[in-house]
Amino acid sequence: MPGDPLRPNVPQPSPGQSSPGRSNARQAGPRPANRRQDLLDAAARRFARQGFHAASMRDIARAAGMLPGSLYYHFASKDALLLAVYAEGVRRIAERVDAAVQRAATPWARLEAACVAHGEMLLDGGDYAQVVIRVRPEDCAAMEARLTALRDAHEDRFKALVAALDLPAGADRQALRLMLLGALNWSQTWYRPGGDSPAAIARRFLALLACNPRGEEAP
Amino acid sequence: MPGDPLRPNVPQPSPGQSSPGRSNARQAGPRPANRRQDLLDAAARRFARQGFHAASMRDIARAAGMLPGSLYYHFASKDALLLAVYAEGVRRIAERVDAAVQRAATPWARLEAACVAHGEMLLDGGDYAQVVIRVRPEDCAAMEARLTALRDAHEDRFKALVAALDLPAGADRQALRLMLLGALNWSQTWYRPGGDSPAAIARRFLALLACNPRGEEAP
DNA sequence: GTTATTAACAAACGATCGTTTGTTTGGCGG
DNA sequence: CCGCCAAACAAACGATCGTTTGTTAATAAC
Repeated sequence: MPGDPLRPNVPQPSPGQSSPGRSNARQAGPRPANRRQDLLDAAARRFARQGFHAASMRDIARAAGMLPGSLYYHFASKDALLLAVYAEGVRRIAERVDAAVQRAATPWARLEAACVAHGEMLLDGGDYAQVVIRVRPEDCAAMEARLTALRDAHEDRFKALVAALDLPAGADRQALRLMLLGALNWSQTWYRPGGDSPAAIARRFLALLACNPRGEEAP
Repeated sequence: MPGDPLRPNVPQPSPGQSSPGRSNARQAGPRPANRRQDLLDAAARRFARQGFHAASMRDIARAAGMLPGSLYYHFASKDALLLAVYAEGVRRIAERVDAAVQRAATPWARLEAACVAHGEMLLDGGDYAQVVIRVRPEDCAAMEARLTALRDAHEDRFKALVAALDLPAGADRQALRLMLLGALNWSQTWYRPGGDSPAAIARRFLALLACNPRGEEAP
């Protein structure tokens, strides 16, 4: 049983902070493992474009300029590689959503900012973010629980944002959240870069909701 | 280049109507090819539960009580098998949606009936319908155009239903359709049979839309 | 300079993939 | 009874899959 599945084989360079007692002025101990990042990037691209099963370890390794066997120095298995990509994808989406929410003033503006940031990441925010929506947790049985937990932890943000809204008593907050996130996530299947921007799509969805008080988006 | 990819190898028994000049009282010419239906059912189940790439021809054949090679008497390739399942799935969904729409009186009631039928098929309507949402057309490059055409032909129904609504001038009908269908299709990822019924989910989504005139669902 | 570690290469492992080929069976029409 | 044909079996094809093993070049530590 290995340790943390997020970095199974390599002890992680941890570039910023080394042991504080060290007098060596060098940046990091052995060497920054930037090739690991190349692998992650290649894997994210394949997973996002082809899905988990259709992407092969050989393709990923070749895209990173590496032989198939060399990949296993950095990641213990295909499952572990997916988990690493997926976690990074969730992290990037959540980072953008949190930053956007902080910049907004009212509860409705915060929800809109979150939807815009979420949608922008899914549609135009790079391969990592797209993997989170494209790959289903059950595609990788060994990691299903962890992938689901990562996704749920992100979506809990929207639960809180909807809970903070000032709505009439009987408002269906759960359906509101599920409808918004569902419509945004599914937009990955029909979105093409030519038409509306991801932000515009998200705002058009929000504008359709019944309980939205008008005239709030413009400051 | 073979003929119609929907039935590539077997000349299709066509059980109901035989050549009208026949005096033979037998039901169908040689024998009803019910094993082909068994294969389709097994394939639909695997495609719906595991996706296209994770489902193997061996699994499908074994689930139908057949050896892998025997499958190729009925279907020329895995791609052709998916196309057959997908087409049947679209047919079943569209059939239910059309029947539900015909039973409704007003434009809004028709849209609601269509959403309820669509959602019921996706969530509880059997494996064929679930394949249409679960499997992405680009998962099977050889059939991508045909699969997309099938799905689009079904979704055009909703375009017409939304166009028939009596809405204010600037209403965003496109976003309304995309949001409804997206939220419903994505519900396949979080729906579990214990909670709300698929019909209730569809109605809760529709109830959230701003332009919906109240008090119309009860006759 | 020696040693240890990082990070890769080279080559294959067994398993499984979609698919093909040749043969056999069972029922029906003549 | 014979020939035909749908429909299956049996067995393998080459390719590719995820993964393992052993070795090697380059770098850092002592």
